[in-house]
Amino acid sequence: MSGQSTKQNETRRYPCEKCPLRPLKIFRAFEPQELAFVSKFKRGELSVDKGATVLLEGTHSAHLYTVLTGLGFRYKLMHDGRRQILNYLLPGDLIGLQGSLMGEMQHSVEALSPMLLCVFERDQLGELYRNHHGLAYDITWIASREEQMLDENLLSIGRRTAIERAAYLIAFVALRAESVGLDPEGKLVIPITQQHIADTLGLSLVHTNKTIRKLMDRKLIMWRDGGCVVINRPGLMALARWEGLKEVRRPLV
Amino acid sequence: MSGQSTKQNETRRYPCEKCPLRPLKIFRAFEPQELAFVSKFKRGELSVDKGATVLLEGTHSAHLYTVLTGLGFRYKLMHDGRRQILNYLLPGDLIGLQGSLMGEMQHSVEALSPMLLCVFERDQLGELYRNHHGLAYDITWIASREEQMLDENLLSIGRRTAIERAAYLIAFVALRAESVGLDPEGKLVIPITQQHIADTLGLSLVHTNKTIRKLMDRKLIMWRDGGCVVINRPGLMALARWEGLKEVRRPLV
DNA sequence: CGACAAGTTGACGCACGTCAAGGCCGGTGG
DNA sequence: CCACCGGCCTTGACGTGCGTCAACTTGTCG
Repeated sequence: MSGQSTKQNETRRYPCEKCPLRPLKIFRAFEPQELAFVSKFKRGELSVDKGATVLLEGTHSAHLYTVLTGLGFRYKLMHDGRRQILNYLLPGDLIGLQGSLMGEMQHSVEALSPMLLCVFERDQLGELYRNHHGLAYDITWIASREEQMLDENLLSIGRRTAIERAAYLIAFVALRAESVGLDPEGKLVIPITQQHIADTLGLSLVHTNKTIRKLMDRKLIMWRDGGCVVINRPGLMALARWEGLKEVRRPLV
Repeated sequence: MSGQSTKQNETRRYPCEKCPLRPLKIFRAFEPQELAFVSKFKRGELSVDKGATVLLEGTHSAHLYTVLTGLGFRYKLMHDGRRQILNYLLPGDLIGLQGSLMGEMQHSVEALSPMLLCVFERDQLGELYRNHHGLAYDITWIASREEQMLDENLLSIGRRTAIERAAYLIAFVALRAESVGLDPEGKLVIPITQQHIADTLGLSLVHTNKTIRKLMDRKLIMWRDGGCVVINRPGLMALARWEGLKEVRRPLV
């Protein structure tokens, strides 16, 4: 499934006790016995290269993952090759829950940058629900948050103009990145091509390019090092008529 | 929140023991103690008129609901009035989980037909997670299924042409209706206006009308009694290049 | 009978798609 | 060292799918 471009690390760079994400104030703290269980639940770490396929539509996966570092995206393909990017994956996000619950994956996942993933065993989800209702609640919470983001994306593709969509998308990813501590100095390069943006917005590549150019002309963003740099996020949000995410403290598994 | 157009029924038309949905083979059976808990969890029934607002974006609701009968939809509005319909609600669907978990509703819900809803208290969700892990798992499962449907809808709006989108949408709703035993004789009238379809597909009303007309000319659907009747569902699915839902036995709460 | 909601249709314009060509840059190999 | 290549971005010309405007029809309800 992951092919030759992924590799399993035997050693753990980050044992759960030293999780680099949990200290962030946006994540809720763990009870000691939750930490103990998650630490047992975790089977290792998976490191994938930029461009690698993490999960493939139509397959079954024995694992689910939490993003530790790096960015990725979920997408679906039609038989004739049309691609729709559904959402982006950032540190703290859960990957593959749908597949774990319902069997076959209904979407694929690809890495936008090198990623480091926590690996969990889907077979142990049952025990999690049996013995750790707090974590079970958290997982539902995370699923619900994903649903909320999809609602926003649907509104955007359905009802915004091209330039509004582009502004929304970039602000959306940038805001999420900030909230998990990426971009501490406002210099984050979102490692994304214009083809990704086009496939997210439901636009053609050419029209996306001309739209992005308008955003650059307005000095809202820059394109650099093969990625996107946000210059004026409030400006993007105003252009998109987007209020931003209701970012409350959230769970992390 | 529901205004003058909804009313609470004191009597229960359907005690959980006589739930009209559970016998359907598509829903999994309950353990006796689960039935007992859900029966206690249920606070009553809410009957809403066609066109009534069940939940409103921006508000907090003390309840969540399961649809017993009737159809509805979830939607979001932009400040300037643009509306995007996110998904449709059919018998067996859960309403308001997002709001229950995360506080404020991020979307609204409206009835397309008279609906009868089971009312649950959000405060009791905690107890459900603490003492009934099977039901907790079910709720996550249901949330995950909603996510999967949103993925499909996103693909559709982003990457299908107008006529493909319309065909997909109608086949999608019809298929879901069949799976919960509506339309036993293939004569179901989906109680929807062309404005609803337009707001789901991200198209204008006029263009939606012309697109629907093409579907009628091809004898795939009919328009009757202020709603849509499917004549040839496989034909719709072929036109949309849509494979259909993976309909496995699923939970019902 | 008027009023209103919903569907229908034609004319016209624009936002976006498609086609085609070219530029920039880093990587690879002679 | 340069030659070549492939990935990505850019730009112009042109066509079309869909939006907008406006008018009319039909059915329903009081």
